[in-house]
Amino acid sequence: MDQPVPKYYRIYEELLNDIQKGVYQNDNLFPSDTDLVKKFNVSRGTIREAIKLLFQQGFLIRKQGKGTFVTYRKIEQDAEKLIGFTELMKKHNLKPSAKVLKKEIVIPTANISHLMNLKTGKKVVRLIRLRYGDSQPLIVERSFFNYELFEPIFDMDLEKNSIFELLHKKTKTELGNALQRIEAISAGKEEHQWLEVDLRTPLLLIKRLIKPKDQQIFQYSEDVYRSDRINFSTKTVPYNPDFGLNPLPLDLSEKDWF
Amino acid sequence: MDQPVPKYYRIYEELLNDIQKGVYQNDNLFPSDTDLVKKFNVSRGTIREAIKLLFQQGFLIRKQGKGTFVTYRKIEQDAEKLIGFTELMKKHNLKPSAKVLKKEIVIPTANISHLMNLKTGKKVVRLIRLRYGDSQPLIVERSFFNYELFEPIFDMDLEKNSIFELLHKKTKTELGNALQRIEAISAGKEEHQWLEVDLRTPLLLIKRLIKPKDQQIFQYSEDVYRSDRINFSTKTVPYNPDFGLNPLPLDLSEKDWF
DNA sequence: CTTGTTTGGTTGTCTATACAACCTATCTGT
DNA sequence: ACAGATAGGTTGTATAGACAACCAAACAAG
Repeated sequence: MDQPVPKYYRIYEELLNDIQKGVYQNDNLFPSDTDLVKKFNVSRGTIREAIKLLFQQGFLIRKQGKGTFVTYRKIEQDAEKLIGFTELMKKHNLKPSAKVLKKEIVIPTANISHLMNLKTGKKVVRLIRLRYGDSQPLIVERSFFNYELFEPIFDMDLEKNSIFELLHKKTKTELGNALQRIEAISAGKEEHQWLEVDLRTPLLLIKRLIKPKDQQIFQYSEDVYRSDRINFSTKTVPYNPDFGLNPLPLDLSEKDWF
Repeated sequence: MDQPVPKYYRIYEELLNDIQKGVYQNDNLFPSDTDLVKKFNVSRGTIREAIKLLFQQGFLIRKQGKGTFVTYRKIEQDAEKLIGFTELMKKHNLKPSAKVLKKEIVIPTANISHLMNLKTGKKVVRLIRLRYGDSQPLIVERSFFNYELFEPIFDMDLEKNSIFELLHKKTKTELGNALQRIEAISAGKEEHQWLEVDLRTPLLLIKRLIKPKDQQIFQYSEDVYRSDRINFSTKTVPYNPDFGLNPLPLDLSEKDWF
């Protein structure tokens, strides 16, 4: 019944707790397998078992010959209470700002149409913004908006203002809910250029479907975060050997947003 | 660049291919670790590595002391061209039939409302059907239907007829598309009773969101299949060490259905 | 100062073995 | 015929070691 939890799982839990507490801050560098063997006084296979869970759940990135790096970092944010970027920055005494890299009206791919519950051929607004905290680039925001819902604010200044604040002022739209999914990725050329990080730097990719209250889907976005600056907190799941695919602590689920 | 593919991955691919070809038919029993060590002439750790991928992707269920069992079985079905139950049965020379276990109008949970893109408090039709091929129970179908769209056929005979056929006749509704996700589960009490399998027998759970052409979401369903009778074919993904979370070959994606 | 080599560190893969925990078939005693 | 013990099989966990492949810092040669 209440069987003992394996060593590797205990180690996984402790390492995850450390990650979430922000123990590994500078340079993201995580202890090597060799160091962890010494720390926990177990075999390397046991260490690798624990780290593999963290890797599969997106908390770590591993590079043969290079090392292990944490993807979740700083700017603490409880995923159950995620708030708008502007409010998040203010919370950390950072000045929020943005730069519009692209704003255009396009016919989206079939996949995007479907995700946003739109008929094929229906136009959307495609927006890419670079968001800063105290002039430091933090997030690349790649979004698609429902064209009809977005139209009232299309020509407004999207660098100085929160889109939802504009929308609320103009149309009385109220905040609804969103679905999100978090992944770890490596920086590509655009991220390298825009976020001022090295190529292949570990970053966080958060995909969201946002829906205002009592309305259809308004926005689908894929936002890339500098994981050395912004940290999302999560929870472990209880050890269960019957469960093959360990889900991300944050999977598609309903969250209240803005 | 073109690095050699590891042994464990080759073995994983071969075993997956065998699973999809239906090599393991009778009793679902998969070869033991010991047998596979002999067959492939590698260490048990290498075998375990390969099997863990299959386990994590839902193709296998493992039970300590008991063995390894395949979750994907027979009644071959290409996931890219999934068709209606009735047509699937006819394709295998089986007589389709159904039994309505429950049909009621309810206020769904917030989660179901959201999945179906409905306003909170909006009624849905909740339907549970047991579907048979040649009087053999094959599928437990637990569905929620958009009440307004379903209303024209609410009082019709849902045991003798395909819901979409009825809907098409009554309202000229045409087939649209669906999203689906496949998981492996163990039989609980209801599955034990309705599908006539032992408790904890491995079964397939398929969650679907179904949308007719040019309309809003019509149905969300969670169907449990006897995996010893119905097989869904899939594809492997190329070996990629950078990718921690190996996705199910079938993730949320767009498929044409009925 | 630049380039190539060497060294030492990293992770990934593979092998082998041992023991724990679980399960089932067979055997033995009543 | 039945219950308990035993034996043999299974998967899960842990250990130890070896080698491949990769990476970066240090060093040597030009």
